[in-house]
Amino acid sequence: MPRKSAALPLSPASSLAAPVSVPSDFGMRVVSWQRQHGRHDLPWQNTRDAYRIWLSEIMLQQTQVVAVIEYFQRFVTQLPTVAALAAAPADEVMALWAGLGYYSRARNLHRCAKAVMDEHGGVFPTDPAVLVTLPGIGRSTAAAVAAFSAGVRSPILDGNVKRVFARVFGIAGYPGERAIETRMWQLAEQALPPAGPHQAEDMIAYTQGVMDLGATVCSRGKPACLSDANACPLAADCVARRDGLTAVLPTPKPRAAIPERSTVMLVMRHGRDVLLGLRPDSGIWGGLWSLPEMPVDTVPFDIEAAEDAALAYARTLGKPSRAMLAGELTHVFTHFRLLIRAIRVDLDAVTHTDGGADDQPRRWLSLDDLDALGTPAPVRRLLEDQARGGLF
DNA sequence: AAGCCGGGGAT
DNA sequence: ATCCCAGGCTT
Repeated sequence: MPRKSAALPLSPASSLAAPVSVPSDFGMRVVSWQRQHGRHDLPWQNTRDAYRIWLSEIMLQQTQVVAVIEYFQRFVTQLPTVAALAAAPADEVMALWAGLGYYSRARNLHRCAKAVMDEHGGVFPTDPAVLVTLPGIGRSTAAAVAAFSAGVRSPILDGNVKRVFARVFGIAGYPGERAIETRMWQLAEQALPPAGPHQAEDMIAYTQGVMDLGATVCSRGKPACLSDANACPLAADCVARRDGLTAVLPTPKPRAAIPERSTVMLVMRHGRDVLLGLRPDSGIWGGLWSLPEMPVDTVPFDIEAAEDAALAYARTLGKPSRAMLAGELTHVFTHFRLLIRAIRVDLDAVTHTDGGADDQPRRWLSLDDLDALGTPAPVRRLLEDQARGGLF
């Protein structure tokens, strides 16, 4: 499916302007779902050992569960406590991490273990505001460690949660963008299960559940709700499901700016005829008939120089009378943007009709017969412009 | 706000 | 090939 931001029914502005509300039972629905259908046997679950929980959270940053499991087992076997980790040489820590990627995580892990020993008596804090001051622990990881180790009521916001929220609440816009992320943190606060006597166990189930939901049901490619609405406890309230937007939400990361190239195309006119050249099969517009092109080496573009070069080229064909800039347009490819400038040259007489320098076939085509040959879309527009007699 | 880090799975 | 993954840190 092509991504066309222009076709996206929701603009970021519209979704921001119309804030959604979180159903009051959102959190408990996730809790119930997690207890029935969530994951319960991951190596870092079923423990309140903050060390193991923290280690798993760091390993799981930008890293999928399946990739982490082996590393986690090996790591806790070798270094079973935060004290052991703090006392270990850096080389041993890095060796245990080697292959997981994002190695600053391992360096921060080691620093964090030492800080827990030196500044917190070897005991992990349970307050997210304190946890977040430790190396390698950001807002989401702090909340996850606090929730899993102590049942603290504080929201996480990772890639899974962002995907679930973007769809359920119909939030358009790249979640990495600050305004979108800020909005999602607000929603994450409101989505928590209620405070109360069961808060701790509910927070453990909720935190695990909202991630499991994103990982197993509200997946990126084919969300389970498309084939079975009962698969998701939030399906009844899901904006993306209701409006058929699961394929376009969350909004993908914007593609990097693509480079711009420019070219000068020559519109050699002899009466109603225009000169076209067949493009090589390989490369852009392979096998299509296009206008002859000139390289442009002057920056900024020098119109007079280009017109002079166009006249010189025209003299290889016959007797030119005048040259003029006849159009400017931009054509967008997947990987670059092409600025096309067209220079028109009128020929009073044509003495040569073939013999291009590049050995490619050339021919004259009447502007009244444009359908006879396949031409690239921007060339077609230029030629239609010529047929109409317009300059631009 | 944008760039950087990284190996691996899914499509 | 491209996007994304239990994000956080630096500039």
